[in-house]
Amino acid sequence: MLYISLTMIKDKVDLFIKACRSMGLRITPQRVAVYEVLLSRDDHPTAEEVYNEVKKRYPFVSLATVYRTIETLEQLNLVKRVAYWGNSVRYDANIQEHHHLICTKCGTIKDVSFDFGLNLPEKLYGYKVEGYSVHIYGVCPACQQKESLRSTHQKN
Amino acid sequence: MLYISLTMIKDKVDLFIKACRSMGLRITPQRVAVYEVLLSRDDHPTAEEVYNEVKKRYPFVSLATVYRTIETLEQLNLVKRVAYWGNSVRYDANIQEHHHLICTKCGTIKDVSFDFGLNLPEKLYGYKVEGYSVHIYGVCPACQQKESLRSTHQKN
DNA sequence: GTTCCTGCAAATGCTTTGCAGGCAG
DNA sequence: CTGCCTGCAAAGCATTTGCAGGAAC
Repeated sequence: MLYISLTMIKDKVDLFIKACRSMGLRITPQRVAVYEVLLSRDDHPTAEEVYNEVKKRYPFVSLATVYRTIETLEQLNLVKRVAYWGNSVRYDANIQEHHHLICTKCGTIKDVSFDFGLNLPEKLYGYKVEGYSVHIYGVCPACQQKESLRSTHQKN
Repeated sequence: MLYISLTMIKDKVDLFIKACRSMGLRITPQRVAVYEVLLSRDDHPTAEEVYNEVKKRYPFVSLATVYRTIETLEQLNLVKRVAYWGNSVRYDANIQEHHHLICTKCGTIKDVSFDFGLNLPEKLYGYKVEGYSVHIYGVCPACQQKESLRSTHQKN
């Protein structure tokens, strides 16, 4: 499921291309494909997941290129690393400040764009504050349903 | 710096020992030492950092034991894996609801016990809300110093 | 044509696992 | 004593890096 329209993806890709030009970076099909995959998903894929998606269009792409492209995108501030629980780093092309709704049963993460209006100081315990993200823990609709079924049937 | 008193650490270790007994787990000096190190720190050490600390008292301890002990502590719900930023998983023996100050350069995580007083609805996008944690991103004092040094010397 | 980027493969770093001996109970 | 736990070493993954050829400009 796309969380932004194809037109918006195209616009963002155009901005990426402009950013590359202005930085003297080359615009390669692999770079565009990696960014498009990241833009088209709101489920915070791992590098490997992006790789599998890109491979559908460019079967000879290498995982190393995906990692290198993501690093470039991070430096251009077009992609952010998402703090996460698990073994792999996850990435997010949604650059606007937003928050995460995490299911404590199945681990699914959903974006929340609500503004909590937190007033953070510029400095906190000596840290130079850059931004924040609220992680809300809860049970997703699917898991709630599973729970109620389970209690009805006395299973597990 | 200790964020809880020695008495509190002792109490928590006693609870851990009781939990081990009730589960049929053996109480070994290594296990106690790993838990004590985790209790005594609020900076969410990596397994390696715990290992280095434990090694001061038990020079022959192995990193594998530290990993296995942390896994045991997680299963006993005495230690939590925290959302991480860098390359290693970080652990936390503070089980109460609290927030995190994360360095985007080196991944260090500091506890913030400040109450942000967010009023979350009971339901959000169909999720049954249970709690939240604020992740504040920034640059820690050590990394700020490194950054200013680098710009002074025009390196990289 | 020049330089940067890519694919491949090897290296690195973090974490897990198999095994034989040792210690807690 | 018995069997779980430990230390060691090797294996298993995720990610990074070196290098030679190829593509972008």
